[in-house]
Amino acid sequence: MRRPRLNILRTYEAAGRRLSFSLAAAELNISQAAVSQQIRQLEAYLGTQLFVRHHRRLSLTNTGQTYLHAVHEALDRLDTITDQLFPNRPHQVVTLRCTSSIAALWLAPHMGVFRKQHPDIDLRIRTLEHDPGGANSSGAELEIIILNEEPADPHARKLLTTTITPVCSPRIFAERPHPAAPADILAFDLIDIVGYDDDWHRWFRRHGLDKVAVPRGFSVDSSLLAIEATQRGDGIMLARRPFVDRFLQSGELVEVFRAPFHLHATYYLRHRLETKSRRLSKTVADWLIDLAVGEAAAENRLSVQ
Amino acid sequence: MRRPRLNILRTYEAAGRRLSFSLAAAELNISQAAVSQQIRQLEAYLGTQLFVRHHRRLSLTNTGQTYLHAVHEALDRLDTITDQLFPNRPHQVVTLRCTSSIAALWLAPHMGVFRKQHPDIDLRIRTLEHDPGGANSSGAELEIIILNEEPADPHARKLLTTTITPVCSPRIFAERPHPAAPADILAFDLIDIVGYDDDWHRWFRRHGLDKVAVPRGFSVDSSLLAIEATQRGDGIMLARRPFVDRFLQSGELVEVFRAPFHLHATYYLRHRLETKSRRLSKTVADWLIDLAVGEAAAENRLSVQ
DNA sequence: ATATTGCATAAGTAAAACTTATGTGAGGCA
DNA sequence: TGCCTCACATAAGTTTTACTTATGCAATAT
Repeated sequence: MRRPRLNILRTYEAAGRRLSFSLAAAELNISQAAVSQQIRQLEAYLGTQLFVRHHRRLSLTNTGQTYLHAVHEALDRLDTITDQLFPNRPHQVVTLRCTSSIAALWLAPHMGVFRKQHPDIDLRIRTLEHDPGGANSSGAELEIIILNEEPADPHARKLLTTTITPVCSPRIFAERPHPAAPADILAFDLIDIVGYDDDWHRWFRRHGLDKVAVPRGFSVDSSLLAIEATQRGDGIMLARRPFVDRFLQSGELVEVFRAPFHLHATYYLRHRLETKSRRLSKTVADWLIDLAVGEAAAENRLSVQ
Repeated sequence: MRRPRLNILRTYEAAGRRLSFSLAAAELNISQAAVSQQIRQLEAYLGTQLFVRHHRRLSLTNTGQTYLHAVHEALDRLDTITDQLFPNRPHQVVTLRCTSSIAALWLAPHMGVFRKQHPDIDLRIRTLEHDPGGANSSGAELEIIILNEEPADPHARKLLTTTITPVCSPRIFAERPHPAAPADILAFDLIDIVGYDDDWHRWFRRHGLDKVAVPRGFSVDSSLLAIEATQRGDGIMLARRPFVDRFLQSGELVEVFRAPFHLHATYYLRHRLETKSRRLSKTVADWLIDLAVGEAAAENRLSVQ
């Protein structure tokens, strides 16, 4: 005897529990249309309406109610036992390649949340420095790349836009005057991050200074070291917001200029095409996008207030 | 949290219960390879061996044993409740087109068995007379066609070979001598079945009689009517074994000649290509083939003894 | 009246499931 | 011992299912 396809029951359970196809879809990480279709299939298979479609609201029919309860019970039992018997089954691995500054400054503070929301996904972060093409990206299915222009890859999704701005320790101005114009900061030590050398050139060009030679202070090979040095008062670095926001908020660092003396760089998230299954990495990608969007919104609210 | 794909658990349950991938595959109407792959997936997902592969035999690991029990329970409960709540859900329909003689003489006696084995499949038999091409075959996914040569359609599977042989009521020879040679039956009334007119011509040609005009007795438009008339002693008909075997066994009809005075016609079963899903119709097709093969084997055993 | 929200539907794409063909190793049998 | 067979494993290719994107539609809130 044929039985309902079991996977459909999982969708039914979620839809019935939430009384919303959209919410169920969100919970299951699939589209609303997929839920709609599966429910339709199940109803056709059983020959009975399970949901009553109202104006803008769902409810269960009596039969639907009864069946939902049974299905919920059975799946719950199944899941419970599976978890009990196989408590530490191998996690699904998703590898994300990004620069160490994103990893340390932006991602790291949120990883706890991610692990809580997706305990079954083992998100591995691998840093890639200065290799946007990904020639040596060893098997990562996701990649955050920095671009000034529109991405060539149509599948790349915009993650966030950073503002590149000179920052320094406030103590630096205790004995020296605050620069009034871009050219004035040439009087200070400029901290250069290897691999981002171009940022300084771009920043000066943006402000009409073409022939500046950088580094003028000293150079380090990671954003973290640069921040550390800057906090010590060793000079001015070009930092990226929102990555350094918490230092600005705590007052450990200050922006030397306010807008419009800014450059921007946009970070894109893209799937590496060779990857075979995208379902898992899509979960991660969606989460990252949500995170970025949420932060940008928070930022906006702050600046509006 | 991701869960095992539920459909795989159904395979696991069957494999565990039968302790054989091959038997489970047969039960589920899928291939052994499919079962093997699914079990492999499940074991990889859970990170644990569920089965011990012996020489030529399976057994469950302790974990497998425990899990099997739980899965069995849960699925059983689910199925029970589904059946209770939706006792008469719409059946899956498979339509088979064949001549009315096959339907009435060969298929009909077995339909009870089929219904018992596949209570969820609603097998609809639609007769097609003299339309092997299927020009007007309205949406049937399976078709039994009669061919003298190899089928053009490579997907056609040989179902059974019929022996075309003259039969009559034994009473007919009470007052008249039994024909000794093919030509002798021209002295009798020959019953012609519209649509199978050619059978007589072929039969006579096969025995060196080219110019015989048939019908020489009378003609009816279905095998059933012909058999009825023949039983009454109205004449000699060309019948097809094994379709008329039961009349021969009961003595109601007898063969006029024994081999080698026989013609053969082969029946093929084929899928109509337009059909979209073949899973269901394949179940029916396999059942029909099994039936035919089984009958042929039984026939052989009889004739050998 | 217009925008918005939530489900339905269609068409196209991605992934999973399945099949066929073939491999492999152990056990039975001559 | 060597050969054959049985039952599972594996690979590659195909079919079926699942899902997504895009769009529609009706009802409600603004």
